[in-house]
Amino acid sequence: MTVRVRVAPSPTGHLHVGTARAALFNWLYARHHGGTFILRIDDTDRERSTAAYEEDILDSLRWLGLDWDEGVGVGGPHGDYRQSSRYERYQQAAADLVASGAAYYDNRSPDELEALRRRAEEEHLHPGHYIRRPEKAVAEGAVRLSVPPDQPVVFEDLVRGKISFEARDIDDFVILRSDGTPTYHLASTVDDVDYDITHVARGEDLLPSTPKHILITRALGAGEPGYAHLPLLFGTDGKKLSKRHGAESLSTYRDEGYLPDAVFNYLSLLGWSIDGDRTIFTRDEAIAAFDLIDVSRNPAVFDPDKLSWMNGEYIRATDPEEFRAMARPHVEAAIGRSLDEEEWSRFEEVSDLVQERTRFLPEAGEQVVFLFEDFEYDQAAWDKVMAKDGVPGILKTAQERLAAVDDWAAADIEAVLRGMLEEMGLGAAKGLQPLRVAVTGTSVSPPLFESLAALGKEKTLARLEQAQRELAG
RNA sequence: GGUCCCGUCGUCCAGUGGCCUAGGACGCCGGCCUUUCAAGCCGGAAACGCCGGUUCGAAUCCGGUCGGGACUGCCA
Repeated sequence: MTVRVRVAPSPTGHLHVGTARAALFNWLYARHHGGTFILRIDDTDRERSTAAYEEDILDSLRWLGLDWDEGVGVGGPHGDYRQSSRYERYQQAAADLVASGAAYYDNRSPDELEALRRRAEEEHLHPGHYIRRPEKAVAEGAVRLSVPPDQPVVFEDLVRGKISFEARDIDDFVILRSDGTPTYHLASTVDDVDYDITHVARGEDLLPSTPKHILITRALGAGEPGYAHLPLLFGTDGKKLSKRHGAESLSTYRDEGYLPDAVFNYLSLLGWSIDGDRTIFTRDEAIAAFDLIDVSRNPAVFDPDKLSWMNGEYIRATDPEEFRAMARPHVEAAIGRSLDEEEWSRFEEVSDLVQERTRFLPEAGEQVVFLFEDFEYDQAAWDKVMAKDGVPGILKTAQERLAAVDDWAAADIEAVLRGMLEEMGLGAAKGLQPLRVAVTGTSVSPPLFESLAALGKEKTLARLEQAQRELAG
């Protein structure tokens, strides 16, 4: 039997990192087994579903490199893979279940239902305990599945092992609403059956729903898939991952210049590991090693710091030419306009040094603004460095010496400046920081000599001049 | 309240009865390098929730306890 797995996001928001991680694990499982990875869109919530969100989800999945073999956008033998186009199928399935006696119509009011729940609760029973088929049959209303009494629903979860629910703790849940629309349980299960899904790997939040899905599957006369309930993702405060953690949607990471390979690598480590000591590895290595059985059972905290570190690792490992191409839009964004050819060559001079210092792409832009734009001095840097004795002399001497440099290259600049330091009896830290602040506006920048070389002689001298005026004034 | 799940450094993982005076990674601290910041290198602090039991021997097996989480809807 060939593996068929799926991810089924609802287009009611951006692709959540939790969903992305689930998609990633399904994808790895499919690729490892040479199986089929399917993308289904669970858009039964017509109110909140939008085409824009659906597009964002597809984009995010593609960006992460999770290509799907069947589903929305690529087609396949099962229609358009949107639940919104399968209402008739769900209604038919519900009708079949009623006909076979596995389900029944129920027109009890919310108040009646509520009373039953209260009674169960008072008796310390599961709230759904008394939600059962009424004595008197009706032919309208919602459709509920009739849970077979007295036999526990037992299944073997790939990550958690044997899991068992007593029938008395499962209520006769609604599968088709009185307006004829299917509930999640019905739609999702019918699709999994119809699409021949072999393994359902999804968030642990759906573990309590699984016996319901198994019951529907059996009532439909189908065989159950394997289940794997993945540990949930939390924020650094231990709360459920949300916007507040700055990590909610995958598109955020794309927009902020993270590399898909890094995000892929990081996500794969949330609830899984390739072995005891490798942290950085390729997709192919992950595919070769992945198995749902190895997924961890405990919830994972999403750590933005570790992702940043990993992104830096990937950026440093990027081919320099490729890095320049990736950095360009961010450099241009930092200065708010596009670069001409001459300016671009300035960036190219220091790009290797910038690459080493970049954890995520926008930082690449921030580091080189001084090459292209006039700037305001960073006040803290100015106060700390420029207020010291001797600074005017350093600036003046440096300006004079540099003015005499003919071959404006980093090595020559360094030679001249080092000569100056020696003559003035200054240490490198003390003598060079004022120049850095004068020329870049901040106390943190790429290495000084290379920065001056890339900036150009004329601009360097002008900035030294300006800093002196600033000090004098 | 009920059902189910989970419990190794702050965090993510390794560990499936002896190889564990518990390993790797992020983060943190210190040092080296050094023109700043990074990177790199070296070193350090840091965990088996607790109590019993099984066993010659337990992070690993069992029981209990405590703690956390998910679900509990004609949402998904």
